[in-house]
Amino acid sequence: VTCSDKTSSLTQVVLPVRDYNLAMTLESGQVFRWKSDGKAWEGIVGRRWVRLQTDPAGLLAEALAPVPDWNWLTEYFQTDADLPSILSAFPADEPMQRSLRACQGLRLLRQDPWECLASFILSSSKQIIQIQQIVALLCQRYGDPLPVPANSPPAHVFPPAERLAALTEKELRACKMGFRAPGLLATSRLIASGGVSLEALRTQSFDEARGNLMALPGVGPKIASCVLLFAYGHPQAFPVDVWVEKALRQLYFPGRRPTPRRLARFAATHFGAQAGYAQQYLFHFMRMNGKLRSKSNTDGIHGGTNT
DNA sequence: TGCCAGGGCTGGG
DNA sequence: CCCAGCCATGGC
Repeated sequence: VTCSDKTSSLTQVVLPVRDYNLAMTLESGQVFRWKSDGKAWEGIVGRRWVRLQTDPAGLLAEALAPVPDWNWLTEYFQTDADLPSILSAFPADEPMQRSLRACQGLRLLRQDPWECLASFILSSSKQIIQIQQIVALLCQRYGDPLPVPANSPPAHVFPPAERLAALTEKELRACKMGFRAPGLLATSRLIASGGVSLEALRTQSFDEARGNLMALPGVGPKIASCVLLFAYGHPQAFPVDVWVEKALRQLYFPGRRPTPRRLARFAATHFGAQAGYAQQYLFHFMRMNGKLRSKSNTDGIHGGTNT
């Protein structure tokens, strides 16, 4: 049941920030629920509907009144992060600088741990567009409806672990998630039963939290790294998927055959204190380039920015 | 029409 | 440590 309360009005705020590219940020595969109408972006943060667009002074945000404070939004969008300082920690090599130029204004969000974890369990060996579809289906079927402004499409919370834990594997598979269903179900039940606390991970060290995440069914090194980076804010987390591996091989070891061991050691040592941030720039740069190449078939990764 | 996708798990060299 | 095969589903 969507909220039809005619008295709930929109309230606005400007979050002051520079160099914030919403499209870069929300389309870079760190989050799967935001939609754009070409001008503004609509999404759900926690249990609130919110709409944002860029403004000369920063990000113009709208939500349904009353909004006692906007801390939940500045936390999610990390508008207080010092981007120039973060970027200055990137290595000065050529591939990194090229990624920087291609992805100006790309930021890392600070997401809810459960939504992030569950989404990335669903991400394995899936294209981003398909992850978006699966997550949308899951929320539409099993997430509580939320109040939205008039003329906005219905919105739902991301279903909490307790809700998913009560489902059957068959019901999850009906959301098109295929072989990922048992992992999501088992992890939901571990968390719903209190056997694992995602809140407790907030105060744990990187290694400790990483170990606890990887103990969950369906969570290996890559997905654990994503959650550590996107939800817990560990800047050293360095997720390596097929795109980042391609980036490392093509951009840093052209014509050579680095072993997985060698690649892992390089990734762990080369990118510095903000390795995770750097990884997101590489990832998005590679994907943009892949799309470009399939569209125009003229501008490969070596074209365009040089000369 | 096949190839491949923000992988994890298992079993074999 | 390394590798292959398997697991659904569907975009391009």
